[in-house]
Amino acid sequence: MARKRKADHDTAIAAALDLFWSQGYDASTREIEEKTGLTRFTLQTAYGGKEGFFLDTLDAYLDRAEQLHFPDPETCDLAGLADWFESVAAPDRIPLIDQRGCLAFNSIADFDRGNAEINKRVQRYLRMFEERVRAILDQAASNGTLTPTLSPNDASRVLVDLLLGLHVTIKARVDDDVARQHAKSIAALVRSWVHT
Amino acid sequence: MARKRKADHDTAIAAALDLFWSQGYDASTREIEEKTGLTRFTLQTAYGGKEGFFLDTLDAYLDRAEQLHFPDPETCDLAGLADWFESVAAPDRIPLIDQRGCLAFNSIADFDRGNAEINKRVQRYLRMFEERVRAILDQAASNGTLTPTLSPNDASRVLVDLLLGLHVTIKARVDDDVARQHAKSIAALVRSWVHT
DNA sequence: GACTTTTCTATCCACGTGGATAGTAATTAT
DNA sequence: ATAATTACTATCCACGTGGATAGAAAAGTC
Repeated sequence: MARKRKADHDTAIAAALDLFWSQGYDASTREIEEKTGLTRFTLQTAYGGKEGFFLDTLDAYLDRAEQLHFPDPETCDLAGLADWFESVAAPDRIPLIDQRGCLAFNSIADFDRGNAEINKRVQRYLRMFEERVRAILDQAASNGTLTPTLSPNDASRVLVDLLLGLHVTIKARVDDDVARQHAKSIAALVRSWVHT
Repeated sequence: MARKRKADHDTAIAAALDLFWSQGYDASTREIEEKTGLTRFTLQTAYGGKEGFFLDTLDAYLDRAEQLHFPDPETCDLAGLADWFESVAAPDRIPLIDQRGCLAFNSIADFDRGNAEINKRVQRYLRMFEERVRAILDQAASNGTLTPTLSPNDASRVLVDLLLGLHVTIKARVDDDVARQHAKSIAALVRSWVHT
């Protein structure tokens, strides 16, 4: 038919992920051009503008979080969940998270709730995480390894808020240690739920 | 000496509080003129521009939070703290919080950590809250009313993250009930710490 | 090689932004 | 009253933004 795009979709999205991740939605279209190799023209014609392109990027991020980052109920029990929270602020991961936070979380801040497309993705993020956590808690409850002082319902909501809160702490941090301490305390909380 | 300002400092700050609260730092200088009665000229000469004015407004917000909103260790025990968390999302308060969140929290999102003046105020907010919570927990620990499964250190960090996380949940909400449920679950957690 | 289709390059645009400035009006000290 | 001081009005400005558009260039089809 016609000429091929200089940069293909996948590498463009990968580069954009990097860019939006560090700068949020405020990254300018000029900078998107530089970093992704796309042109503002292509941005317009192929993705329907900056916002459409951002949505695609956010989708890619969520896919990745689902596959790689979130705790997996298949392999993860209550103690594993505690470790997972600690790993969020682990020395090898914190430099990255430290600077950029979580793209989905940042999007909650960048957009108000008037944007339906963003909303869908924010909800997907929250739902995904809560489901994972709840599955782990339900297993622990039926195992008898969950202390009976707190219902899986309450516990899973608390853990969602704790993940979000940890992200805020990371974003608000001045001292690098703070986030790690908070993650440790969250882990300690989860471990206190392990019924012996 | 000279002419008086049409709008005085206090009412201007009060109006600005309202504006920044609902729109964040993105509120335009034009809108600040409308809502506060100040002129862009006065904004410049008397406050050093938009940012200086915003900082003054944020200070006023923090003062208010400290005096009126935060839980008071003098009158508040562990059970009271649980109630306080629930009250954050209470029916009479949630419509407000729902729409506007917390100005200090929003500022964490609006600015990066490169801004020292904002940082100072964000830190003040976090420190104020953590100190209040820690005082309550320390009292409970020495009372013997705090369950020994979690240290006051860990518990206070967890509660800071929970407050922040609750704010995110409120901001990200689609359904109005969600925030209330989360607040209730947090309250349930705190109550589970009450040693009987 | 001619035609078609799509992307690329290079501008151009309207808009909103925070801020600057010059001239005018109001208020107070003398 | 007059002078001094401050705030107000009304523009003006430079800048960055996302987006639009016209023409050139490249890659297919025939």
